[in-house]
Amino acid sequence: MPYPEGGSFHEALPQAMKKKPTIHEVAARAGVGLGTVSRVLNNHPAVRPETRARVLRAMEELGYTPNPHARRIAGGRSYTVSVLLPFVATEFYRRLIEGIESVLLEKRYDLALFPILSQARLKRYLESTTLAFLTDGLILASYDLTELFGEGRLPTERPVVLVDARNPRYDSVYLDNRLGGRLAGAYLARFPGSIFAIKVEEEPDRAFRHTVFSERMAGFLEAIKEAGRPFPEGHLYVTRLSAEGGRLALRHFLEKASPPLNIFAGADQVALGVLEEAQRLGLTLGKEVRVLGFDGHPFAEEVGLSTIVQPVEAMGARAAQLLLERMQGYGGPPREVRFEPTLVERASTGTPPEAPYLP
Amino acid sequence: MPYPEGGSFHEALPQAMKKKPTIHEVAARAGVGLGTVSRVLNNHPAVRPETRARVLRAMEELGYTPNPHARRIAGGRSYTVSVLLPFVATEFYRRLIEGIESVLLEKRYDLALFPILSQARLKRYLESTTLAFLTDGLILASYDLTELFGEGRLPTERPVVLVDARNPRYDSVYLDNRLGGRLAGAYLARFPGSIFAIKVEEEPDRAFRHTVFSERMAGFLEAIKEAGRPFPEGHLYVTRLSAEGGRLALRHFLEKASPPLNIFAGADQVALGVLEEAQRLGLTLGKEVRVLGFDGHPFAEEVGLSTIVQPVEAMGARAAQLLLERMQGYGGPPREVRFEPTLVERASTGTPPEAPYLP
DNA sequence: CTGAAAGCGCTTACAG
DNA sequence: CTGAAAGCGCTTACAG
Repeated sequence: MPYPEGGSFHEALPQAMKKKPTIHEVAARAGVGLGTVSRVLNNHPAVRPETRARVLRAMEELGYTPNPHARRIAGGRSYTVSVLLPFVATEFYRRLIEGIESVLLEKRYDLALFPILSQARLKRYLESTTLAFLTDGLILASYDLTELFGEGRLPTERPVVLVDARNPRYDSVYLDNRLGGRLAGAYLARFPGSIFAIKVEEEPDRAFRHTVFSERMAGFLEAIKEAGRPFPEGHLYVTRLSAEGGRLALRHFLEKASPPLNIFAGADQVALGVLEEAQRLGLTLGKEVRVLGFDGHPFAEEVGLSTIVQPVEAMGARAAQLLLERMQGYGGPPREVRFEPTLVERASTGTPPEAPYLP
Repeated sequence: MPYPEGGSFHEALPQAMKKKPTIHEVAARAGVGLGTVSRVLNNHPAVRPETRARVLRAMEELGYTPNPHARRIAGGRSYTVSVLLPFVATEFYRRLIEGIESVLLEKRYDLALFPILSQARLKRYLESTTLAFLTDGLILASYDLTELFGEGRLPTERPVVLVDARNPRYDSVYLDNRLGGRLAGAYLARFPGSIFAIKVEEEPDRAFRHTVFSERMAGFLEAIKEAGRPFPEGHLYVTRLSAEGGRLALRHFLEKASPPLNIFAGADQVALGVLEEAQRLGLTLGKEVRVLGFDGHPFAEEVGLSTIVQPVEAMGARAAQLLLERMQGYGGPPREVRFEPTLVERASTGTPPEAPYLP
């Protein structure tokens, strides 16, 4: 008796043995045809509100939940989107995913994350057998991987959106990191004292490189130069993305110059290290040592870190929107959505002098 | 003309417009029935080698690749396995995934990773609509999440295997961390000098806690005690999983005692910090400062770090095997597979004295 | 607005 | 060993 029928027996079966209800059961219970159930499932307008309600109730009572595989097979849509992202568990990606998820869930789309552990894995992901490929659309975070493939196109016919990366062939959503760097430079240049900067290292692998840190630094140096402030080569410190890098940098800087020091850290996590080390050394923040971070990490507010905020959630949400539009058939040319960072001033820098500092 | 027919025109279409070949095309090209193609796809023995070869060739020529959604729908199997793992990108997980993948790929199974960003996400994962749930089996890494759900069972009927965690209801593969700690303790107790230990903090959230670090430390303290060596409370330092923790710990320890120091670090990453800081301070490794790590991180060999090695890849592979067996219908009681760590001696500890050290 | 039918790409007994 | 048919859970024109 592979398919137990009959209410009471069925009810008596342990949860684990119950067959998942299908559209058939729902139709029967609601007293409608299969097509109608499918229509309410797909928000088709041509369903009487009353009928819709009846079907919805039946689904509720049965605990019905649609089978994405069947939907994919029948209708070409699985209602799930893949997000390919680097295998690094930072707050940035957590926030990005939240942003993406917020709009996807609203449209009843599901998302599957695919951390890119290695190039080999990535290539497999993009083989058509793989689930990542068989979802309805792809969001690529941070890596512009197109150059890994022939013709500079990803081997998929489904819509693709890049976030935190750019490529002329695809829709992309990115932060103007250079502008962020400029904001940082212009701001710190208003204070008296020496100016320093900490740059975060980037991955050596070409295809996997994202250039955000270089862009931030480029903008920063531009602004410093425009402000007419000196920036000797030794005032740049390069480190991995870690608080420790910030600590070491501060000690290094203190050998080069005496307070006040104005430090731009290319990432909040690094800025945090500067902050901590300054406190340990008994240096007054916002006075002897001024630190400005980049990212708008949640902890920045807690510790009073001035920082260049990037609207990560908004970027994620926008990327999801672009993708949704493509999945709904939009066929226009690739769109580039540029986000602008903003400076948030807190105790770690204090307030700049009324009169701009002129060297 | 939604479905272009006719060889030459078809060939001329750009890659992107080609319809993916299906089992029908393969059957036609190989001159066999659909069933036969399906049989070779599923390694069914009842296919003449000659026929099989013909079908295989047709698939090759057509670039055919099976549609997992259809397979799932028709046969109840999608040939993909979900791995649920913490959202932390450490070498441990990288290696674990490699181990799992190695045996899965061999059986032509695919795997999809689901990083657990939050409890909310996890619950969604386990709702039946979600892809994670609809794969053929689940591997849960590090978290024993069963207590999140009623009756202590995950809300899935598919087989589940835990790795790096244990639960009596499911197959599990784990390392004997306590034994590892004991090995470390017994080993360091053979050296003269003070004994110190660095423990890695664990997540506060109950359901998401894994207790490996506590177990390591418990075993270590046991062995130290059995060896009759003193271990004052102040000799334990607790820190996050980072090299910096190791640096700070060493400085802290040096205030407590003079060299030689024998230090057990609960994780290689932390041990690395100790190592670096010792070098920075000009202390001779393996003599003034002896460091023993835990994990068998790839860099341990490079830097000459003695460590307790855990066979992560093997653990992953074993977990995949257990899961495969379940998916193939094995219905026996839950199995616990225990792995034993081993000590690898390198320069960071030097060689212990011939005669055991007796306090 | 709604039902019945055909079809998505595969698997699985069922006959030969 | 192999083909033809039924079926998996859904969607989508097609008629009404």
